[in-house]
Amino acid sequence: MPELPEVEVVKRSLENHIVNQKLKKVKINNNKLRYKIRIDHLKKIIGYRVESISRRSKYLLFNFENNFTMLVHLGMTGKFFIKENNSLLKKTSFYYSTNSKIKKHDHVEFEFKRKKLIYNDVRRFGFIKILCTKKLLEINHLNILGPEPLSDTFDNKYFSKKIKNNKRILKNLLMDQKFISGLGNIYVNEILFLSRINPNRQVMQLKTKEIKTIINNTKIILKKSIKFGGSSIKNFNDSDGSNGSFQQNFKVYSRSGKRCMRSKCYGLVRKIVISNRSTFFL
DNA sequence: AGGCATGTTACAGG
DNA sequence: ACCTGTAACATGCC
Repeated sequence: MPELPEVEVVKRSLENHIVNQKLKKVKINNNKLRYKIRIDHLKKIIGYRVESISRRSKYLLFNFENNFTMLVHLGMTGKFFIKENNSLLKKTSFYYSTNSKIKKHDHVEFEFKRKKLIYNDVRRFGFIKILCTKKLLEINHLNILGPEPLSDTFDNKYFSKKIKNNKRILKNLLMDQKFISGLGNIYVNEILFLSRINPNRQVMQLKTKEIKTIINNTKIILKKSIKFGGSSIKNFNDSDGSNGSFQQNFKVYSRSGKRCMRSKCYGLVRKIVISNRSTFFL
């Protein structure tokens, strides 16, 4: 599920459940993720409270009171579930549910006083690492990231400076986490369609007005998606959690061959491949 | 059966 | 050093 809006939604929903809660125990059912979870590192956070949860790009950071942080990337299919100990089941977002059955790809269970946090990951591209909070930003995953698209740093000045003498095409630039962090294939497609700019455009040749349009639309789409609870594109039939619904707002992603959704436009959406990723436009 | 999938990373080659 | 395409990772869906 996870591009920036989805990760932000997960972050907000998990905050309600586990901030200020003490982690009592961790059970690893299956340690085969992108990286193996280091048990010796895990021990550093057991017995301590989660002080806050933050997000950087598509990464989740669980900051513990003793200055250790659990860094999580959801990969393609990582999800969190909350299992309540009592019978009060709260409906929340689709990224976790209160369904209590242990499922096939439940890799890790974090036990808190009243609830369990379960990490489930079908394709195992996600990972969990424990790090010193102070050294966090220096590590390889985070130190290469470009600015947050919703921050003021991502502005016309930054964009213009970066594309000087740059021979790349627009879609690849926006997909590059070093340039701007948190966008993925779905949102880049949507942003460019809304902006009416061809993904194959050479970035060097973008006009100032077009750059402004891209930046504005990036912020608009990400904010709107967060408001809608993110996008859930493979139906996630997990009964009691509600789904994100931004996928109903997709204007171009996965619509190849279908009618353009702009009013008075009768063209058909085309699909091409750019750097191994499906790209939709017309 | 084969193609495709929201992500990241390593590698080879230009 | 930078960039690109390709493949790899693992599983499930159509």
